[in-house]
Amino acid sequence: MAATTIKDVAREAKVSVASVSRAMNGGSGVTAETSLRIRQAAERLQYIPHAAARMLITRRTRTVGALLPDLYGEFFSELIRGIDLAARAHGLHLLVSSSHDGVEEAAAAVRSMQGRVDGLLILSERVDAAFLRANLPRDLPVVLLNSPVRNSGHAVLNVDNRGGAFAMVRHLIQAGHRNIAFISGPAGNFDSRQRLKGYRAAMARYAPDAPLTVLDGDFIEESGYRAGLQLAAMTPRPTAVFAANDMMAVGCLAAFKEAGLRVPEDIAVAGFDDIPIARYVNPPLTTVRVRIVDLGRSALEQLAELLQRPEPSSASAQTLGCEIVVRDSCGASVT
Amino acid sequence: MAATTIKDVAREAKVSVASVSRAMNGGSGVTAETSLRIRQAAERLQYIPHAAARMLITRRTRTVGALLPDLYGEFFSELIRGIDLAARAHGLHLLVSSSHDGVEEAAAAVRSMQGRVDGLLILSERVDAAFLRANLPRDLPVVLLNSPVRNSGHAVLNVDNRGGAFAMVRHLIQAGHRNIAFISGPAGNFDSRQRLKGYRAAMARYAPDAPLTVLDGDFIEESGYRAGLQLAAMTPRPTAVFAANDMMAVGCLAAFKEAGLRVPEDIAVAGFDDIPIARYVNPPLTTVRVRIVDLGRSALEQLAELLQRPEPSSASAQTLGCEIVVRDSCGASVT
DNA sequence: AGTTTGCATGAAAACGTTTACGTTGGCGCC
DNA sequence: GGCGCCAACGTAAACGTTTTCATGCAAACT
Repeated sequence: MAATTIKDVAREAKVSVASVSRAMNGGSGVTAETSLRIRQAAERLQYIPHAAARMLITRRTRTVGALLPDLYGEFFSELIRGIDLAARAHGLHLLVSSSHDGVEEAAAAVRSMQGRVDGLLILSERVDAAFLRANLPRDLPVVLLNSPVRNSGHAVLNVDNRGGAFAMVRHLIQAGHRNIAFISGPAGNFDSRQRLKGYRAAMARYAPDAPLTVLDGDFIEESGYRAGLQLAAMTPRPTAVFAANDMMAVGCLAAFKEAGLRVPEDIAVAGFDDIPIARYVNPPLTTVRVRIVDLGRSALEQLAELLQRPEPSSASAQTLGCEIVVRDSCGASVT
Repeated sequence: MAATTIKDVAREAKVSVASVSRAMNGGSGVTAETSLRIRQAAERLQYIPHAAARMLITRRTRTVGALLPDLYGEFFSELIRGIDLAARAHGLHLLVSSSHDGVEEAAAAVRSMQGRVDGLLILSERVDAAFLRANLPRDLPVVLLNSPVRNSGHAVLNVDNRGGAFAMVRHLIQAGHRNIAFISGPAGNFDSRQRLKGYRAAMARYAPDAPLTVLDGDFIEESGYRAGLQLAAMTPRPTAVFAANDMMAVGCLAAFKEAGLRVPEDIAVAGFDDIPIARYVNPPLTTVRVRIVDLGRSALEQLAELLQRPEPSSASAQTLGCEIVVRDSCGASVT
């Protein structure tokens, strides 16, 4: 049972394939009545245009690719949701490639997407300017998410990690804390570095004499848990800890619980991301909210824009704001 | 700058396009030396075969589609990870379509994927046998995840929800509980119903005289929270509560905390799914572990199998086992 | 040595669509 | 009434590949 093609429809409607094509797209160049007849014939035969044939001649796939790192938890799903939502609204398909460890694997991923997508959404620590130059055709629209890359000719969309972290630390200091520890994310990670910068900047600005304590983490709960155990054993113990993401903050809470520390009385805890579960942990987590769905959505919107306009040459760089969400874990009630 | 085509490579290597094609795929039918020469020429010109042209003639896209519901949190990301991992291993691309509310939207999604994919992975409550008949070509390989559909000619891969729930309730009963409440998922959800059945069956079997308490939930934390408040106010209060998923169990914990109930001393709590965060909530959550990554992986493996063999006509139905993970929230230490 | 076999290679058709171009016919204008 | 023009429609080329078939050539067999 061969699928019905445009020829079948043409025969059924007693017109040429050209007219069928015209009637199916836009419909200009055909009478309203023939157009109707054609569409009815198409309906009757359950005609679905062959995507590949269309791509071949049109040189457009109506598909965008998303290159994502090995992301865990809520962040990933929220991001995809945002992207997918916007993609659907634009009639675009979404080709996903996630969890590639090495830079070589990422390169293979973008190469294999070559020609299957009209544009690319890239969120990956490993991707830098050199990578882009080496692996991407100059004319492929690309939007970079949370990337340090600048002036590469590609659009960039960042979260205001630095600003969010800065605001959170300022909040903690204003709440009376001085000895504030920071649990960092992976060393190579851009978000992580920006959040660390925000922490440093706010400390320097509002509590210049206070000690800086930075513990290594990697965005996974486990590492937050380990950092928490370390913190619990310190003397003097910091009165507050700011984790570079919520996952680690949650791990940290577990460690404190185990160590017999009360939160926020003995030590305040703050996170970053406001993953949905943040308000259900015990105590509810003070954190910096990032509208992840919006991040995905705007990224795709921007890409869709690029697909339409032939690239305004000056690559835009947008930043998405964050807001502080105060809950019990940093002793809001005490303030 | 027109992309380099197979013709360019042919000219560069001084052979015909046919030989280039042969050299690039398999390489049978060409001398080792000419094959090498061709591949070098291709390398030199940075030749990447035009995917659409290949699809057109081959009638295969090397792409599979994943139709997913509006999934939240860890489950979604883990599932995608598993699917993506396996897809990469098989050299398949992954076209994702998630978060469609209505059945009509889902239908539109599968229709629009028509011809862009070789097979489909479907996880959606709204999809039943009628839907499949109406919207899918008879010969498109499909694997259904967690679907009640049977004998539709499609492969089905389910989680042993009933068995997992049964085992958990048995465990609670063996730990001395009798009055065990259950927080259900969405009424129409297949997993939810199966888990409820497991609860009922275990209660009937091991504690036939105990009261059955079923509270309505919808898999979201919020609903677990509400159910928790209800439970806290009951007299007599159940001594254990089994939530149909971890999210709701977490919401429940928050409610108990707020109501001043101690877990597990005053009331034991168990969940389902073992989302990564389950072990970091307070107290760590006893739950039923579902290897979600494996679920995604096996689903894709099965689909890939279908793509190879021309469908053995008898649609297989597999079930993926669960295991109980005992943590503090159900008073394991007491036992 | 002649015939057959087999293998490397090339020529060309085919996949299903869009679109540039040509053809037709009707209509208005002089 | 003839001319030109425009809209509707058809014809055919083009997109880049794979694959069938034909061709040539060398080795192997009789």
